[in-house]
Amino acid sequence: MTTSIKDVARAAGVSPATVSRALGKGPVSEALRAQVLEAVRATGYRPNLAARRLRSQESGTIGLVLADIGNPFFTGVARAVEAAAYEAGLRVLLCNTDEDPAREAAYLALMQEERVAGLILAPTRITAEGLAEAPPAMPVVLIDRPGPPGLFDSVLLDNAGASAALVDHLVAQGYRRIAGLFGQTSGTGVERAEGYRAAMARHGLAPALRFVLPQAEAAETGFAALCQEGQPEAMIASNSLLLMGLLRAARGAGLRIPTDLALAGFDNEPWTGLVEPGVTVIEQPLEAIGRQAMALLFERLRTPAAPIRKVMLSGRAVLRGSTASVRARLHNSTKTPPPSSFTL
Amino acid sequence: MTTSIKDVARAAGVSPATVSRALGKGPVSEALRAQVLEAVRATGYRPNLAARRLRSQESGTIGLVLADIGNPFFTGVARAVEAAAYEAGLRVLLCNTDEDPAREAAYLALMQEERVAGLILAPTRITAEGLAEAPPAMPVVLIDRPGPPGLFDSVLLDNAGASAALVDHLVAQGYRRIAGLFGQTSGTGVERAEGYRAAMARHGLAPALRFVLPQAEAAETGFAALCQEGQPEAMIASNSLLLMGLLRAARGAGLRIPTDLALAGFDNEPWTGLVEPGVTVIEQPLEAIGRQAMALLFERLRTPAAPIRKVMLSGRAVLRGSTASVRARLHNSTKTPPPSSFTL
DNA sequence: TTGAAAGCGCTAACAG
DNA sequence: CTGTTAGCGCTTTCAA
Repeated sequence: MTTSIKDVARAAGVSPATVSRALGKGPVSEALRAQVLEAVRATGYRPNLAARRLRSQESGTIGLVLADIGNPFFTGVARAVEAAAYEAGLRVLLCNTDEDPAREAAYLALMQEERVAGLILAPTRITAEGLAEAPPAMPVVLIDRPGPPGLFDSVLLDNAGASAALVDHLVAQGYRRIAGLFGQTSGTGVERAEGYRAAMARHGLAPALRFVLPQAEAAETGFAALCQEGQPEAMIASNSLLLMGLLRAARGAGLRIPTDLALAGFDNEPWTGLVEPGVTVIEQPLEAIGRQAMALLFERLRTPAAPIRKVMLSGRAVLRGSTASVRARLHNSTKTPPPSSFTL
Repeated sequence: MTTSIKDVARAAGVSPATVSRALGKGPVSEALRAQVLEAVRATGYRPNLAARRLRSQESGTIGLVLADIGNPFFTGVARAVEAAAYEAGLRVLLCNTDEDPAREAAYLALMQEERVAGLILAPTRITAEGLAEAPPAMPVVLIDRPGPPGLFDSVLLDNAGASAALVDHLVAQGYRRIAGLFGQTSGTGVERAEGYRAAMARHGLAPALRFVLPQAEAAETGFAALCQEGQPEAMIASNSLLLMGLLRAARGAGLRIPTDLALAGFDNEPWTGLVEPGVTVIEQPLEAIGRQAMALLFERLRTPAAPIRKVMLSGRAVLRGSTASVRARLHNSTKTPPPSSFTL
């Protein structure tokens, strides 16, 4: 049997209510507070959160439902969310769906049962669609991935713009046959594909793209498929897992980067700068995404009827050797260009 | 106001107790169960977990307290733990301490307040020491990092053996001046350092080692320090963040791997195979560590008085170009040797 | 098999 | 400022 507030009250010679007040913010005389604190120490008392939540009808918790805890993008965002929540005196319930809509549904149900105050969610496409018909009971902020338009607050990257920036950069470097590989489980993959399509069209170039599962293995299959449809000079991947898969596949095929194939993608993970000749990527502002999501959630909790807000953040292009210019390729320069970056 | 079990009972024309039984495993007639399920659907009822836990005195939850959610080692273990917990019908409360003993203490307190059934913990050295005097109220399984001997179930890598294997391999490849960089916040760093020391002594070689914070930046400082004390031919890092820092620093210093400096470390992360010429590492069995930890926890919950168990798992050495033999270096071979591996 | 009643541990409302 | 009382939503006796 664990010690309860009654035990502490008895030990301190006060009522349970006084113990509660001494531990919380109620008005208590300094003398009694000291007695209570001493009794807490003596008994080793730890309040029972289940009881507290049941009585106060507040969970003091927000939910964070992510698609892939192995993806540094999401762990980075999770860090920021947790820091912001901590500063606000809230706990974070973190769940990992592994891109599985069934698990996603189970976790959304769990969040209701936990009575979390609000939810930050990176939904798969399937869940995102269902969100319109069966919205969760609590405020929701979508991150990274779009949902049904106008229904939920959201924090998104300017995905179309970012894809277009990559295409523009590749074209400026002299590439023409640019293929794209995009994740099929997320709305983000779709948006990035659209940006790619639009940019290719703007340059009068023919798009060549494929949607695959967002895994390195799937990327290797996609690589083969893209190669068959007309010898691309460059490839774009819509996330870092796919990017890694493309790099591996290119290596496996004996292609040299960027001499035989240029490469660009999303997320400035450490390895993209470590691998020779460095991989050009769009860096996403992880910290800002997490903070902004929390800010939107707080404001929604404060004023539930406020209009829906969609915040679009810009990425930063980090240019590296994997997209060195065609001229540099022709001169057979093996030197890595100095990395540079610009904000979209 | 959210709908409660009473609302469902009223809608179904039964008592709250019957609703509870219909949703749980109590004996209910099929007719009533159907009525209840229909009423649940109609009302959109979601049980309140706080109330359920308070009444049943079971949280149905285990705690997982990790040192660094950005470290793929921990996310890998977390995946396995979560999968095993899910199969057992338990939830996982995941917390990230960022190697901060203060946060660690706060989370341990939280776990008590949540009344989790048990705890899986990767403690910092400071917390590990304190564990002996103030043990948590629930069963604890330590992972990755040792605690006070004989007090807690634990799942550890054979750290000393793994370090020794790296030293042996380097010596066999012809290296003599082998330096080591170890994380200072974890007992694991200490054990790996001891294994390194012992192996160096066995080979009659002088050790040169430093303890630093387990961060890539700290590794770059440590690199400089190690270089000053006598031009190492090879370096070992006790985790992947340090390993990455060493690689960066070596590159920054214009050193070529392994021609000017051989490199080896822990954790077979994707980038270690992607970076030229490939980095030799000890791969840890993430899945097995997580599963084994859950198994120990379950058995402890079943038989609390059973003797303490310490499970040591072996790593797998993945040999890559970063530790190519001295002979190969002298012949100036730039070919990457075919990667190979062996179990310790 | 079902319902009524009690109570898990806590805090909020109300007296004093 | 402090104590008494009630009740959050649920499950679990105990009767029927």
